[in-house]
Amino acid sequence: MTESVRLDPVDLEILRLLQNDARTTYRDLAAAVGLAPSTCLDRVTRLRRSGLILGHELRLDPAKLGRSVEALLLVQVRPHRRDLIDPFVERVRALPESRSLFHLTGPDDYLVHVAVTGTADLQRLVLDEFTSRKEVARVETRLIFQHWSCGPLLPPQEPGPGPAG
Amino acid sequence: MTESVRLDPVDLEILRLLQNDARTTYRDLAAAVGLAPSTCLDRVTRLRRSGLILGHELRLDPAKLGRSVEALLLVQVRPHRRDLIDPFVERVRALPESRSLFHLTGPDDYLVHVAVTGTADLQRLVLDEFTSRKEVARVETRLIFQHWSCGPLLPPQEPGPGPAG
DNA sequence: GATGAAATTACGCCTAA
DNA sequence: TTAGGCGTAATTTCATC
Repeated sequence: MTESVRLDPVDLEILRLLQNDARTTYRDLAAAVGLAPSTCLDRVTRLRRSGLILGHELRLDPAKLGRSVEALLLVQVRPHRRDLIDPFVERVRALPESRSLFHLTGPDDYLVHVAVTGTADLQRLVLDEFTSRKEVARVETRLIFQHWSCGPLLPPQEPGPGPAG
Repeated sequence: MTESVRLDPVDLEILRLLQNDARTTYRDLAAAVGLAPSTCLDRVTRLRRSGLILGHELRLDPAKLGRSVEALLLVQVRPHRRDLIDPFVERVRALPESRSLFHLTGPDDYLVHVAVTGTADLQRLVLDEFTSRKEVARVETRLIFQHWSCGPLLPPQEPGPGPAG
């Protein structure tokens, strides 16, 4: 399940292109990597079957949906036991404001990325959905000024395994 | 640019379906919402032109790429001036370990989501790419136990605008 | 690679408000 | 008059051989 997938330079280039635009056609992939479209399809199908490609997702602009304020909530859930945290996780995931949820080490147990209509809506969310719960010991709210995605995710740079076999 | 887009119930259902699987065909969308495939194409094209749909992205499993440890880094950049933070942002975005970057309010200026091969790699990243920089005043590292995506992003529930015009 | 099947896309017409 | 929906046909993409 956590096994690494073997990838050659062509696979890496395909992954790079698809991370840049997941709708790149096999025809365009083929032109870029110098193979036939059908071969590119085979490659992508293999990457999909291997579990490396988990799926395709739509990237939306929350502001265009009327959710122009985004924030991160750092949440302590105490006591930190399964019978409390499992329902907490499911409740948070089901909130229409939630975008993403992390379970973390450190003083804060969870980090929740939320998108709301404004600061009043954020206050309501924090008070009514978090601090009002008795298992929520503390919430720290941080507004998001800006959010960037980063370059494509690729395997770590091999430092060169050396010539000996 | 930050204007909200007008959406009817059919648009919302299409957005919901596409967020569930961005590769849903127009034929399947059409069957689900009770319209013709060409009409669904028109709808999606409109959503795309409006800027609400920003793009399609590939969701990968970092562990399958050999990056089986993920962490969040809370970073203070001081002094917090454009001539220091702009290059910082670009450098962080270009790191092969970076997945996502936030500029925040609060005691920590930035939050960086990274994927590394292991804890040794994480230590190297923190020491060589962050704390070694003189503009980086502090880094706090939190391991990610688990990461969930949440339900589809939709407009806020209208509380009902009332019957009066 | 090639080929049939399927999906995508653009366009013109039609209906209803 | 205009916005939205439909159907069709040309093109492109998919999946199997």
